Amino acid sequence: MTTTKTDTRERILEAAMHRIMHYGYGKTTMSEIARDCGMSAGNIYRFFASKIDIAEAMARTLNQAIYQEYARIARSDRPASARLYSLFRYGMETTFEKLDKDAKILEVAEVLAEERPIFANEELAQERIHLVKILDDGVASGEFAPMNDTNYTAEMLQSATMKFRYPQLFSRLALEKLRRELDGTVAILLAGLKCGIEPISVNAE
Amino acid sequence: MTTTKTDTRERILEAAMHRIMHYGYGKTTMSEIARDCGMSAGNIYRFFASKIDIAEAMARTLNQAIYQEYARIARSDRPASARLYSLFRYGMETTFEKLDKDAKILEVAEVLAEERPIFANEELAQERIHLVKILDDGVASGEFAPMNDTNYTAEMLQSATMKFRYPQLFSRLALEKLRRELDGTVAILLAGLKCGIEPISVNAE
DNA sequence: TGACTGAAGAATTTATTGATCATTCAGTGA
DNA sequence: TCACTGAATGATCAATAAATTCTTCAGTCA
Repeated sequence: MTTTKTDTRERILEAAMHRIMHYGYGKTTMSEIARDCGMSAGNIYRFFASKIDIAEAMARTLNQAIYQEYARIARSDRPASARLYSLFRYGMETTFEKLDKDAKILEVAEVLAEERPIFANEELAQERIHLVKILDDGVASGEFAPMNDTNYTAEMLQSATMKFRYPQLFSRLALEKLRRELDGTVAILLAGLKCGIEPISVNAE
Repeated sequence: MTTTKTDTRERILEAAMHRIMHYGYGKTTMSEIARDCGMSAGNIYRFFASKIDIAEAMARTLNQAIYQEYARIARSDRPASARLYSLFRYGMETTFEKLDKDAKILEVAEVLAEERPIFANEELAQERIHLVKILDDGVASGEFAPMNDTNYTAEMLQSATMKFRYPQLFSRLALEKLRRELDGTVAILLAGLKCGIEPISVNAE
């Protein structure tokens, strides 16, 4: 036999992605996906534990391209600051476009955020790998001031750019305005990285 | 006659706030508020254009105390960086507590965010007044590097601290984690302000 | 005249029911 | 044994009607 278990899983995922992108997550039923694959709905559960797991797998697939581009940016030989900016910029632009082009993907993002809150953390962790590389490079080359823990700094950069990560989920700004704000925000962050961060030491009062 | 139109409006608002804080926005009806004031529901409309306007007035009232504290912090004679941090920290802590203590206020915040998106902008503009004062002071005293437009910079600071503004709306982090992230984020921003921000000049590629 | 009422209409919410759907699993056939 | 089916089940959703609630306004009272 030539079709393996992984093949079948792929076929199901592909059929599901087609349907979900066309009709949306809510309007796509398990038996429809099964019918497209010439199998029964019950059989899907031998490959995916639940419907939301299919959505998660779908998001993972779509993210692959983004992560590859992140890696490309992080590996480039431009200055660390330019790479950092490019990474945030690229992330914002692509997710904005994607969510803007078809509302179906926005729906998947919303369902996932609601039912799989941990998934967003994984995405952040993935992005952070590349941020850390850029920060390490920047420190090594003297472009950034030395810092204790680049992973911690990367986390803070992610906090500060939260607004631009799922643009349509957190605000209703147009892409123009978002670009302006991202530029201004990253400018401050880069300045901070260049001349060295002192920990807060304020008795809040 | 001793009761003026403003008095009546106050009475309505007070009655509404009592009910809303106890039963929530959705479970509070106009006729209940009216009954508490010894008047008919219709009469409320001579003082508030709609139910959501009452919620807005309520939020405005609750914000007064926060704005006063913002002003106090901005006016204090501590270093600008300490004031900046205190302002963000205070804002996060109080809204977190408020939303955490009773879910009724969270409901009001959600309804308002949905039906009066402009209101959030007003809140930001109000906060920005104090941020601008702190930035101006900091530049004047040499603590911060000179900058073109303190109002623009204040906007960018607000973008970067978005995550901490309505903690429960944007994330599900515990106060502990939020504090840690706020501290780290503000540390970078302050470093950037101190040594001067260069505008982004990167062909994104 | 100006503050207010209360009935009426429009809009929204809630309750209820029927249908659909996700998920499970005993059983089939190769 | 293994891939799969299809009926059963409980959960969720859609549709409809009933009830409640928001909002308006002609008219009352002081």
